[in-house]
Amino acid sequence: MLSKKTKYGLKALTYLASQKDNKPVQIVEIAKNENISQKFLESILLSLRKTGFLGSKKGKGGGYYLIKKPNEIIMTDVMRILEGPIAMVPCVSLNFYEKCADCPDEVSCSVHFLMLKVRDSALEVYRSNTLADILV
Amino acid sequence: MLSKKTKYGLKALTYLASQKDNKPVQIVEIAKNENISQKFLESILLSLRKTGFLGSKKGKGGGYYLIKKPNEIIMTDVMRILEGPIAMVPCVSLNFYEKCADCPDEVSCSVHFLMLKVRDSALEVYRSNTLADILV
DNA sequence: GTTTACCCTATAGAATATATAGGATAAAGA
DNA sequence: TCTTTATCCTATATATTCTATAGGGTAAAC
Repeated sequence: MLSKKTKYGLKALTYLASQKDNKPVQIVEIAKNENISQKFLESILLSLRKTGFLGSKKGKGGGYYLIKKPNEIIMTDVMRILEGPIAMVPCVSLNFYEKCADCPDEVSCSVHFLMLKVRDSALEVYRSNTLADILV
Repeated sequence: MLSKKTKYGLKALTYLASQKDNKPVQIVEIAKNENISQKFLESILLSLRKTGFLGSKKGKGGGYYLIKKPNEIIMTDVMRILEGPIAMVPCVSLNFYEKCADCPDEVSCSVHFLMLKVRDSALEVYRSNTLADILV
Protein backbone atom coordinates (compact mmCIF):
# COMPACT_ATOMS: atom_id res chain seq x y z
CA MET A 1 0.00 0.00 0.00
CA LEU A 2 1.03 3.52 -0.77
CA SER A 3 1.52 5.46 2.45
CA LYS A 4 -0.50 8.62 3.05
CA LYS A 5 2.76 10.46 3.25
CA THR A 6 3.54 9.59 -0.36
CA LYS A 7 0.03 10.24 -1.51
CA TYR A 8 -0.09 13.65 0.14
CA GLY A 9 3.40 14.47 -1.04
CA LEU A 10 2.51 13.68 -4.64
CA LYS A 11 -0.66 15.70 -4.40
CA ALA A 12 1.22 18.67 -3.02
CA LEU A 13 3.79 18.44 -5.80
CA THR A 14 1.13 18.31 -8.49
CA TYR A 15 -0.70 21.19 -6.83
CA LEU A 16 2.45 23.29 -7.02
CA ALA A 17 3.19 22.15 -10.55
CA SER A 18 -0.21 23.24 -11.75
CA GLN A 19 0.23 26.82 -10.53
CA LYS A 20 0.44 29.44 -13.24
CA ASP A 21 3.54 31.11 -11.92
CA ASN A 22 6.05 29.70 -9.45
CA LYS A 23 5.25 31.98 -6.54
CA PRO A 24 5.29 30.51 -3.03
CA VAL A 25 2.09 28.72 -2.04
CA GLN A 26 1.18 28.49 1.61
CA ILE A 27 0.83 25.15 3.37
CA VAL A 28 -2.69 25.98 4.45
CA GLU A 29 -3.82 26.54 0.88
CA ILE A 30 -2.51 23.18 -0.30
CA ALA A 31 -3.87 21.43 2.78
CA LYS A 32 -7.36 22.82 2.28
CA ASN A 33 -7.53 22.17 -1.43
CA GLU A 34 -6.23 18.63 -1.16
CA ASN A 35 -7.95 17.70 2.10
CA ILE A 36 -4.78 17.04 4.01
CA SER A 37 -4.02 17.60 7.71
CA GLN A 38 -2.05 20.82 7.76
CA LYS A 39 0.57 19.77 10.28
CA PHE A 40 1.13 16.42 8.61
CA LEU A 41 1.54 18.11 5.26
CA GLU A 42 4.00 20.50 6.86
CA SER A 43 6.35 17.66 7.78
CA ILE A 44 6.05 16.18 4.30
CA LEU A 45 6.85 19.46 2.57
CA LEU A 46 9.76 19.89 4.91
CA SER A 47 11.29 16.61 3.80
CA LEU A 48 10.72 17.52 0.16
CA ARG A 49 12.53 20.77 0.76
CA LYS A 50 15.47 19.08 2.48
CA THR A 51 15.84 16.70 -0.43
CA GLY A 52 15.97 19.44 -3.01
CA PHE A 53 12.54 19.29 -4.61
CA LEU A 54 11.04 22.35 -3.00
CA GLY A 55 12.16 25.79 -1.99
CA SER A 56 10.53 27.80 0.75
CA LYS A 57 10.12 31.35 1.83
CA LYS A 58 9.28 32.52 5.32
CA GLY A 59 7.04 35.34 6.49
CA LYS A 60 4.16 37.09 4.82
CA GLY A 61 3.73 36.03 1.23
CA GLY A 62 5.87 32.99 1.98
CA GLY A 63 5.26 29.36 1.24
CA TYR A 64 6.62 26.52 -0.87
CA TYR A 65 7.51 26.41 -4.54
CA LEU A 66 9.07 23.97 -6.98
CA ILE A 67 12.80 24.27 -7.49
CA LYS A 68 12.97 22.21 -10.69
CA LYS A 69 10.63 22.25 -13.63
CA PRO A 70 7.89 19.61 -13.50
CA ASN A 71 9.33 17.77 -16.50
CA GLU A 72 12.65 17.46 -14.68
CA ILE A 73 11.15 15.83 -11.62
CA ILE A 74 11.28 12.09 -12.18
CA MET A 75 8.97 9.81 -10.25
CA THR A 76 11.69 7.38 -9.20
CA ASP A 77 13.36 10.12 -7.19
CA VAL A 78 10.13 11.35 -5.64
CA MET A 79 9.02 7.85 -4.72
CA ARG A 80 12.31 6.96 -3.09
CA ILE A 81 12.17 10.06 -0.91
CA LEU A 82 8.53 9.75 0.06
CA GLU A 83 7.84 6.02 0.02
CA GLY A 84 11.32 4.54 0.35
CA PRO A 85 12.38 1.49 -1.66
CA ILE A 86 10.57 0.79 -4.91
CA ALA A 87 11.33 -2.91 -4.53
CA MET A 88 8.97 -5.00 -2.44
CA VAL A 89 11.79 -6.92 -0.77
CA PRO A 90 15.12 -5.42 0.31
CA CYS A 91 17.09 -8.15 -1.47
CA VAL A 92 16.05 -6.79 -4.88
CA SER A 93 16.39 -3.12 -4.02
CA LEU A 94 18.87 -1.01 -5.98
CA ASN A 95 19.04 1.85 -3.49
CA PHE A 96 18.12 0.13 -0.23
CA TYR A 97 19.67 -3.32 -0.63
CA GLU A 98 19.70 -5.70 2.32
CA LYS A 99 20.29 -9.41 2.51
CA CYS A 100 17.38 -11.54 3.73
CA ALA A 101 18.06 -13.02 7.15
CA ASP A 102 16.14 -16.20 6.41
CA CYS A 103 17.51 -16.83 2.90
CA PRO A 104 20.72 -18.84 2.54
CA ASP A 105 21.03 -18.03 -1.15
CA GLU A 106 19.04 -15.41 -3.01
CA VAL A 107 20.06 -16.71 -6.42
CA SER A 108 17.97 -19.79 -5.84
CA CYS A 109 15.08 -17.96 -4.19
CA SER A 110 11.77 -17.88 -6.06
CA VAL A 111 10.55 -14.83 -4.18
CA HIS A 112 13.70 -12.97 -5.14
CA PHE A 113 13.25 -14.03 -8.76
CA LEU A 114 9.64 -12.91 -8.95
CA MET A 115 10.13 -9.67 -7.08
CA LEU A 116 13.01 -8.75 -9.36
CA LYS A 117 10.58 -8.75 -12.27
CA VAL A 118 8.03 -6.74 -10.33
CA ARG A 119 10.64 -4.18 -9.37
CA ASP A 120 11.81 -3.81 -12.95
CA SER A 121 8.30 -3.22 -14.21
CA ALA A 122 7.57 -0.63 -11.52
CA LEU A 123 10.89 1.05 -12.13
CA GLU A 124 10.08 1.33 -15.82
CA VAL A 125 6.88 3.20 -14.99
CA TYR A 126 8.46 5.56 -12.48
CA ARG A 127 11.45 6.26 -14.71
CA SER A 128 9.36 7.20 -17.69
CA ASN A 129 7.07 9.54 -15.80
CA THR A 130 7.87 13.04 -14.62
CA LEU A 131 5.72 15.31 -12.54
CA ALA A 132 4.66 17.01 -15.77
CA ASP A 133 3.45 13.70 -17.18
CA ILE A 134 1.04 12.96 -14.39
CA LEU A 135 -0.73 16.30 -14.36
CA VAL A 136 -4.25 15.50 -15.45
CA MET B 1 6.82 -3.91 1.26
CA LEU B 2 5.98 -7.53 0.79
CA SER B 3 4.60 -8.95 4.02
CA LYS B 4 6.31 -11.91 5.66
CA LYS B 5 3.07 -13.77 5.26
CA THR B 6 3.30 -13.50 1.48
CA LYS B 7 6.99 -14.25 1.42
CA TYR B 8 6.58 -17.35 3.56
CA GLY B 9 3.50 -18.44 1.65
CA LEU B 10 5.32 -18.21 -1.67
CA LYS B 11 8.28 -20.10 -0.28
CA ALA B 12 6.02 -22.85 1.01
CA LEU B 13 4.28 -23.12 -2.35
CA THR B 14 7.55 -23.38 -4.22
CA TYR B 15 8.80 -25.92 -1.71
CA LEU B 16 5.75 -28.06 -2.38
CA ALA B 17 6.00 -27.53 -6.12
CA SER B 18 9.56 -28.76 -6.18
CA GLN B 19 8.71 -32.09 -4.56
CA LYS B 20 9.12 -35.13 -6.79
CA ASP B 21 5.75 -36.61 -6.06
CA ASN B 22 2.72 -34.85 -4.62
CA LYS B 23 2.64 -36.61 -1.26
CA PRO B 24 1.74 -34.58 1.83
CA VAL B 25 4.62 -32.64 3.33
CA GLN B 26 4.51 -31.78 7.01
CA ILE B 27 4.51 -28.20 8.23
CA VAL B 28 7.58 -28.82 10.33
CA GLU B 29 9.59 -29.94 7.32
CA ILE B 30 8.75 -26.82 5.32
CA ALA B 31 9.32 -24.58 8.32
CA LYS B 32 12.77 -25.98 8.99
CA ASN B 33 13.93 -25.94 5.40
CA GLU B 34 12.71 -22.42 4.74
CA ASN B 35 13.54 -20.95 8.16
CA ILE B 36 9.99 -20.03 9.03
CA SER B 37 8.28 -19.99 12.41
CA GLN B 38 6.28 -23.19 12.47
CA LYS B 39 3.13 -21.78 14.01
CA PHE B 40 3.10 -18.76 11.75
CA LEU B 41 3.53 -20.97 8.72
CA GLU B 42 0.67 -23.11 9.98
CA SER B 43 -1.76 -20.20 9.78
CA ILE B 44 -0.52 -19.30 6.30
CA LEU B 45 -0.92 -22.82 4.96
CA LEU B 46 -4.36 -22.92 6.49
CA SER B 47 -5.44 -19.90 4.51
CA LEU B 48 -3.97 -21.38 1.34
CA ARG B 49 -5.96 -24.52 1.95
CA LYS B 50 -9.19 -22.64 2.54
CA THR B 51 -8.73 -20.75 -0.70
CA GLY B 52 -8.24 -23.87 -2.75
CA PHE B 53 -4.51 -23.91 -3.41
CA LEU B 54 -3.57 -26.65 -0.99
CA GLY B 55 -5.03 -29.90 0.23
CA SER B 56 -4.23 -31.39 3.60
CA LYS B 57 -4.23 -34.71 5.31
CA LYS B 58 -4.37 -35.26 9.04
CA GLY B 59 -2.63 -37.84 11.18
CA LYS B 60 0.49 -39.85 10.58
CA GLY B 61 1.89 -39.34 7.09
CA GLY B 62 -0.25 -36.24 6.82
CA GLY B 63 0.65 -32.76 5.71
CA TYR B 64 0.00 -30.34 2.88
CA TYR B 65 0.11 -30.84 -0.86
CA LEU B 66 -0.66 -28.84 -3.99
CA ILE B 67 -4.13 -29.29 -5.43
CA LYS B 68 -3.38 -27.79 -8.84
CA LYS B 69 -0.35 -28.25 -11.02
CA PRO B 70 2.34 -25.58 -10.57
CA ASN B 71 1.81 -24.27 -14.10
CA GLU B 72 -1.87 -23.73 -13.32
CA ILE B 73 -1.20 -21.60 -10.27
CA ILE B 74 -1.08 -17.99 -11.44
CA MET B 75 0.68 -15.41 -9.35
CA THR B 76 -2.15 -12.89 -9.46
CA ASP B 77 -4.36 -15.31 -7.56
CA VAL B 78 -1.68 -16.21 -5.04
CA MET B 79 -0.78 -12.59 -4.41
CA ARG B 80 -4.36 -11.52 -3.89
CA ILE B 81 -4.88 -14.21 -1.27
CA LEU B 82 -1.62 -13.70 0.57
CA GLU B 83 -0.87 -10.01 0.13
CA GLY B 84 -4.26 -8.58 -0.72
CA PRO B 85 -4.68 -5.89 -3.40
CA ILE B 86 -2.05 -5.68 -6.12
CA ALA B 87 -2.81 -2.00 -6.54
CA MET B 88 -1.04 0.45 -4.25
CA VAL B 89 -4.17 2.53 -3.72
CA PRO B 90 -7.70 1.15 -3.34
CA CYS B 91 -9.06 3.52 -5.99
CA VAL B 92 -7.18 1.67 -8.75
CA SER B 93 -7.83 -1.83 -7.44
CA LEU B 94 -9.72 -4.28 -9.62
CA ASN B 95 -10.62 -6.71 -6.86
CA PHE B 96 -10.56 -4.48 -3.79
CA TYR B 97 -11.87 -1.18 -5.14
CA GLU B 98 -12.65 1.62 -2.71
CA LYS B 99 -13.18 5.31 -3.26
CA CYS B 100 -10.66 7.66 -1.67
CA ALA B 101 -12.20 9.65 1.15
CA ASP B 102 -10.10 12.72 0.46
CA CYS B 103 -10.47 12.75 -3.32
CA PRO B 104 -13.43 14.60 -4.84
CA ASP B 105 -12.76 13.21 -8.31
CA GLU B 106 -10.39 10.39 -9.12
CA VAL B 107 -10.44 11.11 -12.85
CA SER B 108 -8.51 14.29 -12.22
CA CYS B 109 -6.20 12.81 -9.60
CA SER B 110 -2.53 12.50 -10.48
CA VAL B 111 -1.91 9.83 -7.89
CA HIS B 112 -4.73 7.77 -9.34
CA PHE B 113 -3.31 8.27 -12.84
CA LEU B 114 0.21 7.21 -11.88
CA MET B 115 -0.83 4.29 -9.72
CA LEU B 116 -3.02 2.96 -12.50
CA LYS B 117 0.09 2.55 -14.62
CA VAL B 118 2.00 0.93 -11.77
CA ARG B 119 -0.83 -1.49 -11.16
CA ASP B 120 -1.01 -2.46 -14.81
CA SER B 121 2.68 -3.16 -14.98
CA ALA B 122 2.63 -5.26 -11.83
CA LEU B 123 -0.44 -7.10 -13.04
CA GLU B 124 1.31 -7.94 -16.28
CA VAL B 125 4.13 -9.60 -14.35
CA TYR B 126 1.88 -11.55 -12.00
CA ARG B 127 -0.43 -12.66 -14.81
CA SER B 128 2.36 -14.01 -16.92
CA ASN B 129 4.02 -15.99 -14.16
CA THR B 130 2.84 -19.26 -12.69
CA LEU B 131 4.29 -21.14 -9.76
CA ALA B 132 6.13 -23.31 -12.29
CA ASP B 133 7.75 -20.25 -13.83
CA ILE B 134 9.36 -19.02 -10.65
CA LEU B 135 10.97 -22.31 -9.62
CA VAL B 136 14.68 -21.60 -9.85
C1' DG C 1 7.41 45.54 16.76
C1' DT C 2 3.66 42.95 15.20
C1' DT C 3 1.94 39.65 12.15
C1' DT C 4 2.69 35.94 9.15
C1' DA C 5 4.26 31.54 7.89
C1' DC C 6 7.80 28.24 7.74
C1' DC C 7 11.17 25.42 10.97
C1' DC C 8 12.04 21.62 14.12
C1' DT C 9 11.75 17.95 17.66
C1' DA C 10 9.35 14.97 20.38
C1' DT C 11 5.78 12.06 21.21
C1' DA C 12 1.03 10.25 21.28
C1' DG C 13 -2.52 7.40 19.10
C1' DA C 14 -3.97 4.06 15.79
C1' DA C 15 -3.47 0.48 12.75
C1' DT C 16 -1.23 -3.44 11.00
C1' DA C 17 1.99 -7.16 10.93
C1' DT C 18 4.01 -10.82 13.20
C1' DA C 19 4.12 -14.35 16.23
C1' DT C 20 2.63 -17.33 20.21
C1' DA C 21 -0.37 -20.16 23.17
C1' DG C 22 -3.25 -23.82 24.00
C1' DG C 23 -6.07 -26.97 23.11
C1' DA C 24 -9.63 -29.55 19.61
C1' DT C 25 -10.14 -32.76 15.96
C1' DA C 26 -9.24 -36.36 12.79
C1' DA C 27 -6.48 -40.05 10.77
C1' DA C 28 -3.26 -44.00 10.98
C1' DG C 29 -1.34 -47.95 12.89
C1' DA C 30 -0.56 -51.29 16.57
C1' DT D 1 -9.73 -49.49 21.20
C1' DC D 2 -5.66 -46.86 22.40
C1' DT D 3 -1.76 -44.17 21.30
C1' DT D 4 0.66 -41.29 18.34
C1' DT D 5 0.80 -38.01 14.81
C1' DA D 6 -0.28 -33.87 12.61
C1' DT D 7 -3.58 -30.63 11.10
C1' DC D 8 -7.40 -27.36 12.73
C1' DC D 9 -8.96 -23.23 15.06
C1' DT D 10 -9.48 -19.15 18.05
C1' DA D 11 -7.75 -15.83 20.90
C1' DT D 12 -4.33 -12.86 22.24
C1' DA D 13 0.27 -10.88 22.94
C1' DT D 14 4.18 -8.31 20.91
C1' DA D 15 6.41 -5.36 17.82
C1' DT D 16 6.59 -2.16 14.32
C1' DT D 17 5.12 1.33 11.42
C1' DC D 18 2.03 4.87 10.06
C1' DT D 19 -0.33 8.90 10.92
C1' DA D 20 -1.03 12.80 13.20
C1' DT D 21 -0.54 16.31 16.92
C1' DA D 22 1.65 19.42 20.20
C1' DG D 23 4.24 23.22 21.18
C1' DG D 24 7.22 26.32 20.65
C1' DG D 25 11.33 28.52 17.63
C1' DT D 26 12.93 31.38 13.73
C1' DA D 27 12.96 34.45 9.93
C1' DA D 28 10.79 37.65 6.76
C1' DA D 29 7.50 41.37 5.52
C1' DC D 30 5.13 45.44 6.41
